[in-house]
Amino acid sequence: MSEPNIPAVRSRGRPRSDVSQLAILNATRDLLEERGLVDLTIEEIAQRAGVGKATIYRRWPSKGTLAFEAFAFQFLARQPLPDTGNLRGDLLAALLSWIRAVKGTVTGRTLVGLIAEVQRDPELAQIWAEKFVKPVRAQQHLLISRAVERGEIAATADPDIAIDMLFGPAYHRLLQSHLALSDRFARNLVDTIINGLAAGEPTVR
Amino acid sequence: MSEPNIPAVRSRGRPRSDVSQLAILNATRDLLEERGLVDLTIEEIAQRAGVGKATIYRRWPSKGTLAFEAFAFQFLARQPLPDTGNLRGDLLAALLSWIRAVKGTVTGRTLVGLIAEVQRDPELAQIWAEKFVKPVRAQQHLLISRAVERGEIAATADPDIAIDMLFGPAYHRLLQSHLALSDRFARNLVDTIINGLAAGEPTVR
Amino acid sequence: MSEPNIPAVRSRGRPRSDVSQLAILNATRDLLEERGLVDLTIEEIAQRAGVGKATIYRRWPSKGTLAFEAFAFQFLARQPLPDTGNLRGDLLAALLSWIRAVKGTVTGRTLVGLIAEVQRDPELAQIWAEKFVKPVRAQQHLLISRAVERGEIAATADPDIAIDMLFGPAYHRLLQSHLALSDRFARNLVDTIINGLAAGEPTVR
Amino acid sequence: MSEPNIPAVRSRGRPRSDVSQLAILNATRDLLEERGLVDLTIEEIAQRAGVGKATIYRRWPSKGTLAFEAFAFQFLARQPLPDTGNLRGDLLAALLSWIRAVKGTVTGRTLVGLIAEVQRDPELAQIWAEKFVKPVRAQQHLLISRAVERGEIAATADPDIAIDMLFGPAYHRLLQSHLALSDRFARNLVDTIINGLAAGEPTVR
DNA sequence: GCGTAACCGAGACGGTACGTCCCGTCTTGAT
DNA sequence: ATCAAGACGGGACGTACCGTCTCGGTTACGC
Repeated sequence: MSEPNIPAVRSRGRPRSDVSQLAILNATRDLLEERGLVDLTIEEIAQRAGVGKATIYRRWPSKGTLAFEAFAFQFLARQPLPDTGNLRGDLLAALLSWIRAVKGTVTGRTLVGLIAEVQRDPELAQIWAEKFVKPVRAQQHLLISRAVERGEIAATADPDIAIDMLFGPAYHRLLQSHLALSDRFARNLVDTIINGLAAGEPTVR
Repeated sequence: MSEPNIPAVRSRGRPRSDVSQLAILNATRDLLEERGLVDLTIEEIAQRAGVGKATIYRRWPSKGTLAFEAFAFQFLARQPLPDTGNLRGDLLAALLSWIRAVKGTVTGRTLVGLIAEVQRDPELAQIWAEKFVKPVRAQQHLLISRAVERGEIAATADPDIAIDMLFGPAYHRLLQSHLALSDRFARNLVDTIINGLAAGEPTVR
Repeated sequence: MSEPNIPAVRSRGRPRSDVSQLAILNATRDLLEERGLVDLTIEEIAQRAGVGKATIYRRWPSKGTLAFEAFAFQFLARQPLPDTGNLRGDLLAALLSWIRAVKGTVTGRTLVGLIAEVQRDPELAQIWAEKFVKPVRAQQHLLISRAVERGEIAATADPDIAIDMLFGPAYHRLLQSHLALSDRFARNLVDTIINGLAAGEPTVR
Repeated sequence: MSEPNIPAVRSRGRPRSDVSQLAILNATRDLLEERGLVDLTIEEIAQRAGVGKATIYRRWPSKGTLAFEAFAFQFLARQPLPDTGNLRGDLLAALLSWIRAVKGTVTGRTLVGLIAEVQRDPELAQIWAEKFVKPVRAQQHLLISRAVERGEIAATADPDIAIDMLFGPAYHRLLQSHLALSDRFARNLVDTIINGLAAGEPTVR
């Protein structure tokens, strides 16, 4: 978000301070935990970080984009690409990792808050798409393509549908809170995704 | 939300004005269209409706609950309970109705905004659960139970999983905007829900 | 400045609070003494008065106009209209009162600050002209017209010149600080105003 | 103020750029005209002059001192020492020169602004006393002492009072704007200074 | 038909955070 | 050592809304 991969042309003037950058991100991380995204204020972050407000605004256009950067690393780090050798195991492992990361955690509340914030902050929406959705999705595609290679899924199946069927219901429960994100839910969901709802041939069940 | 079904004891004092009630809801509806839920302010609604702010606060505890009331009727009215005689048809009809109601519409943008708002407004969260999730979900349960009666779904199947598999991916795409809510998506999703991902033949289940 | 002489039409809505009004003026008076006009901030006045900033801005367009109101009363109260029976006595008494009020006092420093502020604040400039210059000047005119009636000054003399010759040099020394506002200066000035610079005898003109 | 008359020891390192010096003064002069002293900011001067802010602070301690330097030359150049051969002519010429320089001019507005600024900027106050009040006053003293030599004024008269009686009223009108700085005012003032207010018996003057 | 209680529009209230502006200083690489 | 550039910590600005309170006035019931 803020670090270009290539040092670029080394712009003129005093360079931005890494110390401030870090202090801001740490203060944000702490306050996110203490107050949640909703009650986060730029003013308090600045004060906590010992930094002028302008220094924050110089780097992040909104509190959403700042919170995202403080959130993204620790979330993404907890989403390993599982490799259990079969589709069911992979999907279940991925889903359970996600549930572990978000259920009843600060990370989870922040994730929900950020999804809410994405709806109102176009700058954040762009970063969200680029730095969150895209990499996460790329990883999820691997799960599906490996299953296709193993012949567990027909090559004609739409991988996007498959991914959305796994995480869509999970996000749905996280956001609507209508039902629990239990392990039972995870197993049940994965099985139904693979086998479908349709009552099997031995209809006599 | 605000009017009790039973007139109750008919309290003393000047009764609340229906004219104001309507003016507020109309102003809210208009401003929702002009600005979106995010930039909606009670102050502007009051001004537009020619009403004191207190008159609004007397009836709704927050802008979310007010916006919900302005939103709920027109959304729910567009979600008929389909009855096509088979599971696939019912699911597809329900999903397509939902997509028609939300894709590229003010209603859709308001729905997204309300889901965001639910995360930060406890009063709204309660109303949301009671007046939106519960009735909608009850209707969706009918779809599944009818399919069970018809023998299209095993009686042991979890209807909540089934419903979440249908609408979870749809809400996911609405909120994350990563992929389009196309008719093709709807058909593909319904088929996969019913038949599962698993490759072709009645694999060794 | 803020109180209309006639209660007018009694405008609608909650009336402005006299308690707040007074608290603001008192806080301003205190801070004027502690910090001086230059380092006066609306923010601190609001905090000291236990009042929102908007409540101040609703009443006074700038810190200058507010400071003026806090200053004017106590200054004007100290500028009595002297009546010693002769021009010399009257002018001297008026000048000495002025010097007593401003020399080495908070009032004096505030007066200087306000004259400075008048140069940069058009709203204040208007109030200054109306509520300060005009009444003070009207009083000073009386001094001169009484002397004319007594035959001490020719009826053709310009009273404005006379007043400016008395207070102009005084303000000049207050603002430029080049020389002291001593009693000796006052006596000397008054004498020279009355008798002129021209050397003694009806010189050979 | 900034250039020492003697080059001194020719200090080490890169010498200060004359080009920058001039660019800063020119930018200041222009912005003084465009915005007035009040709304002058160091930031904008630096940008306009194509110069770093530090380069300005290295030379002038405040915007007042900088503005003074941009102002002083063109003001002082317009204040010649008149020599008409008599007191009345000299005083009138000096006063009219002053009025010409300040009435309705950028120089006048800057003069007023600087007097205001002097009240809040101690560094400027010192420079103001040394580089403005002192030389101007020395020149004005000449006017009076020549009149004393000519016998037009008693040797015992206080020359400072005389000077203040001439310019005090003028500055007063410039700062308070209560009456015009007309030629009529100038003549009337000078006459009254010389002859006094008192209705003389030898009315035959 | 009078009192009283709850409502009404208007708008001021104390408060909080906003995002901007400018201050005067500091830190770069380049003269 | 100074230059242009521009980031730094700081602090006040004036604004926007929040949700509450206080006016004078309006209904409509219960006495």
